[in-house]
Amino acid sequence: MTSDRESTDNQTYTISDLAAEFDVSARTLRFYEEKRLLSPSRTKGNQRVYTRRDRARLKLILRGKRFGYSLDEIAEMIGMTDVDMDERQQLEKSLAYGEKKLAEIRARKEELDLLEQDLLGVRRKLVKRLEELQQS
Amino acid sequence: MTSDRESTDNQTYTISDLAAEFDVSARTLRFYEEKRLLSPSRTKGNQRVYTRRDRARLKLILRGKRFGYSLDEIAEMIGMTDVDMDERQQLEKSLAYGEKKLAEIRARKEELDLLEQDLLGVRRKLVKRLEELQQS
DNA sequence: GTGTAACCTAACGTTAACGTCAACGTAAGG
DNA sequence: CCTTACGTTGACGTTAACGTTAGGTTACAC
Repeated sequence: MTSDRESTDNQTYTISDLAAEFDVSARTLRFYEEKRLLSPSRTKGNQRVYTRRDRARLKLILRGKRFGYSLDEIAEMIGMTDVDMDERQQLEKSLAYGEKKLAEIRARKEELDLLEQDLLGVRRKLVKRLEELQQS
Repeated sequence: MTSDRESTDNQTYTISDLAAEFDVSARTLRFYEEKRLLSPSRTKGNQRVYTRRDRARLKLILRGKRFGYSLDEIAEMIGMTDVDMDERQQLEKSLAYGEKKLAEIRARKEELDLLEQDLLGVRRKLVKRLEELQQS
């Protein structure tokens, strides 16, 4: 398996474990930490230790990215934004942001269909042009 | 309406028409032209004239962007890539790229559902935390 | 204990996708 | 004809999201 410890389902990962699994660089993971998107704990020797929870969050971050969200947006969605407001405000802000994003996601589902239609249209034209070339 | 001419469905647009409609800057449209994603014709006085076709393409570009595709990727999808290969090769490359992207889009549809689930999970936790705060 | 592979921070470099001038040409109303 | 809004091409500036050294530390196999 990976570099685990006691197998009682408290699996942990090193930075390169996760980097390899999700095909990103270690630098990327450190960068996400700088931006407060992840906050792994550390070993006595100051090396990062990622839990299953960190891993799940990374998954979410990368998923968000694949849909064009900026890291700042993702930070707000998952409730990891500015520290200079009290927790209640913080939670409410994140909640509101999340609702907004959920609505966006539903809209995007429809847009994906449209994009698919667009591409199918492009394909038809390309195929047609190819057939014309065939005949000459 | 917009700055049209003969209403026989050969509608055209100025650069700021399109910029306003799609809420992008004129600079953005010029940039897309540099990158060969758009190629509007010109007036006698060298000003850009966008047709309905250009408008449709812009729509596609922006749609692609909203899903995290880079401009280079979009260029390949819609068949506007390098000029230094013959048309047949060009078409086939674009076609192949398009197929790939169509497959991706289908995968993304599934991913969107997962992202939605993720966010619903985040929401549950935020709500729970808020309720805990309420009680103290 | 000693190598060496993996880790750390700090800091500067890079690329995509525009923003922002500057300096000038053009379209249309009065 | 003149103004004023809109358009044009450079060319340099900016920001996000990392890449890439450099210079050192930690973990683990031997």
